Amino acid sequence: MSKRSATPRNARRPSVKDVAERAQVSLGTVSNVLNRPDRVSAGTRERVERAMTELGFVLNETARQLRMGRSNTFAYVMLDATNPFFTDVARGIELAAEKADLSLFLCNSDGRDARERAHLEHLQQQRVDGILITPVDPESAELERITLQGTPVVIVDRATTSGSFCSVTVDDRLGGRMAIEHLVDRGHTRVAYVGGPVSIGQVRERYEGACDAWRDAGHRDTDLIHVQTEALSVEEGRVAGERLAGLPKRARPTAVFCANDLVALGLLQQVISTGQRVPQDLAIVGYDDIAFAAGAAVPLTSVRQPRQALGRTAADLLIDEVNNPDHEHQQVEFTPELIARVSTLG
Amino acid sequence: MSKRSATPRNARRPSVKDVAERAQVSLGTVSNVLNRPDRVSAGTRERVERAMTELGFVLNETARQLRMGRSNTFAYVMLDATNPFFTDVARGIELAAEKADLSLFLCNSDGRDARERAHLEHLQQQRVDGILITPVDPESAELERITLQGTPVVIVDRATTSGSFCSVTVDDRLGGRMAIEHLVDRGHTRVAYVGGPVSIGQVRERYEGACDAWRDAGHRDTDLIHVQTEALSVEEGRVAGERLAGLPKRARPTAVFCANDLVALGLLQQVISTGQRVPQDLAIVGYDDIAFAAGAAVPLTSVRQPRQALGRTAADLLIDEVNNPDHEHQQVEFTPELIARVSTLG
DNA sequence: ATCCCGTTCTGAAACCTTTCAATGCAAGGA
DNA sequence: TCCTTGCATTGAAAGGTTTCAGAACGGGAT
Repeated sequence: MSKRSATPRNARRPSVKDVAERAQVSLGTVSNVLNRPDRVSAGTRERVERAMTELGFVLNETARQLRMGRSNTFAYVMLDATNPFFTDVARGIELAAEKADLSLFLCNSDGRDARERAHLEHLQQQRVDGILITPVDPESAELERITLQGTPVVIVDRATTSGSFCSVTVDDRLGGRMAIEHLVDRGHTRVAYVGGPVSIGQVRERYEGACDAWRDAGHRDTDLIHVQTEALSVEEGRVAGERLAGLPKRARPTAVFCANDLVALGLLQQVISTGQRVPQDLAIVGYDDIAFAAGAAVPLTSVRQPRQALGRTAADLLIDEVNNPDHEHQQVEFTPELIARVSTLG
Repeated sequence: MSKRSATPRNARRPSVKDVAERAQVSLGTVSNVLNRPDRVSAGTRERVERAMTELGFVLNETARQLRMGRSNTFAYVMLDATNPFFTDVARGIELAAEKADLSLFLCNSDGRDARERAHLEHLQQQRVDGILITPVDPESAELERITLQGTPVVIVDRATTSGSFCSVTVDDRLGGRMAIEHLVDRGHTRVAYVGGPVSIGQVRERYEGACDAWRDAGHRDTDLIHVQTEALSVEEGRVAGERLAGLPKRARPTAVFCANDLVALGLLQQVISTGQRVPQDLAIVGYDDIAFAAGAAVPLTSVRQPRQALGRTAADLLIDEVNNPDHEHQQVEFTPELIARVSTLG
């Protein structure tokens, strides 16, 4: 640990006024140099620019926004910044925003309602031009209120019954169906669904799709074991693994469909650590096909979602909503794809 | 795809002035209700608050900032938002910021210089109170300029020779040494270091630490094979694996130390896919100990860094720099820890 | 009745930028 | 010489908030 002196805090920052003074021109001219350089003669422009660098002028964006009423900034409120699925979605948004010359702020609600509310409040006060969000609760009145108050919102990866937003989703019900159909095809007859809490729309939808396929295969709904988790995390996957191991042998499933890859990876670790073989003793299907699924202890079969496209599309919808006066809200739905790997193929 | 009508864009948003008018009080009183409610009589306060909700008043933070000259907002410019190491660091920062009642914006430079510059420029213009950053190039004059112009900067996970910032690092040289010492202890005599580009400080430091340990073990520097990668990603890890496989059998290393876990995981996948056994045919050590390291095809030995503590400490330093008039810059260095798993233990 | 004090409320100034109507100026045409 | 035209520049107003010196008011003490 070494110590040094602190950054200067005293000096007021130079404003356009200071620049104008130094360059011997008026405020308006400085502003013109900044925003319409073509309207300024070469000589004065050069003089003004010199003054700017000499003073170390940094435009005060908050003042500009105040005057202009828009910020050219979007924000994406992520549900869980440590889940690679969402960072990939964020990347899609980022690229679209960059192309449109917009700044993007990422916020992390960390799955907590209170944190999400705080972020939304702050973003609205910051007057961002629009908000993309994967909400904790898509039906929250909060979101509706925000659009009513004039900040457009696009829902990412969540369905919503409200007509106040654009939304971009993947057909989770279909994804759930694909996972179970795959397991049924492989001959499994004792199958579990691992995921929770059911307050998460995805968890419900994937479960329903799973049930659909399960019934279509001639089974009874109630035969599909549902192991609830507290969250969709690696840790919860491990816990679920222990729960399964606790079942009497003949009630134990031969295959498991997990609500996402984090849960599947946790489950996989727990299962392997107890000496069971995957898929011989237990087949596992995950969801999302994050980059680490293919590199897992046993490469994971997973339902892939078009993550970047999801983000890009959401951003494009928001851009349209902001710029296009006769924008109409759209609900875009993508289709998932099953990627079969060793964890079910053996 | 269904369509609906757009969000209202026309209506000007209500300002304190509108609230004042409606509540039959002056501007100042509304401001007092907002900022010093105790100085306002219960009756008027209630009246003003009612007016606010009736009008759907949302405070204009940009105007407030303009007036106050501070924003109560930090930003963290991440080097790679898809690398779990950085999202964990971000989480540490987030928690510290939340505790101090500060908003945090995350930006992703994606390892690109241009994107980083754009973000920094924008943040500075936004007048954030401080910037945390894992820079593409810690020696960049850009960073120095920003502090000179009055925005404090804290460097996260990168060393810097400049005395203008606080910084928080982990002893990478020691980490590199630990990795190689571990491999030497396990009896390996043909070892490779995989990582690049060398323009990344980490890549260099870990390599140097590795060389130190290698020499101490009685080997010649030049015997430590250095396989360069273009980036620290899973994909580049795979490529490196192919390169190694291309070596003549007797020149091939029996153990590899990778500059981070993403590279190690990519390498691991490639190696396994060609039918080699880990660690019998090739032992692998990673770096960072991200959550997915333990759950890899072969659980990965890795050098763990205190990720959240890194972020938390960085945020605390920045908070001190912003609030404490006689703040002094500090360089905090954490110590890494080797976590041995199957990928080297067999 | 007068004075003083504390509480509550007021309104103008300041923060920094953009915009726009108006001004100044030089060159070209009549 | 006088007008016109077009370009370069100016300066005040506006945008929404906070601050602060001071006004208004009510009540208690004298």
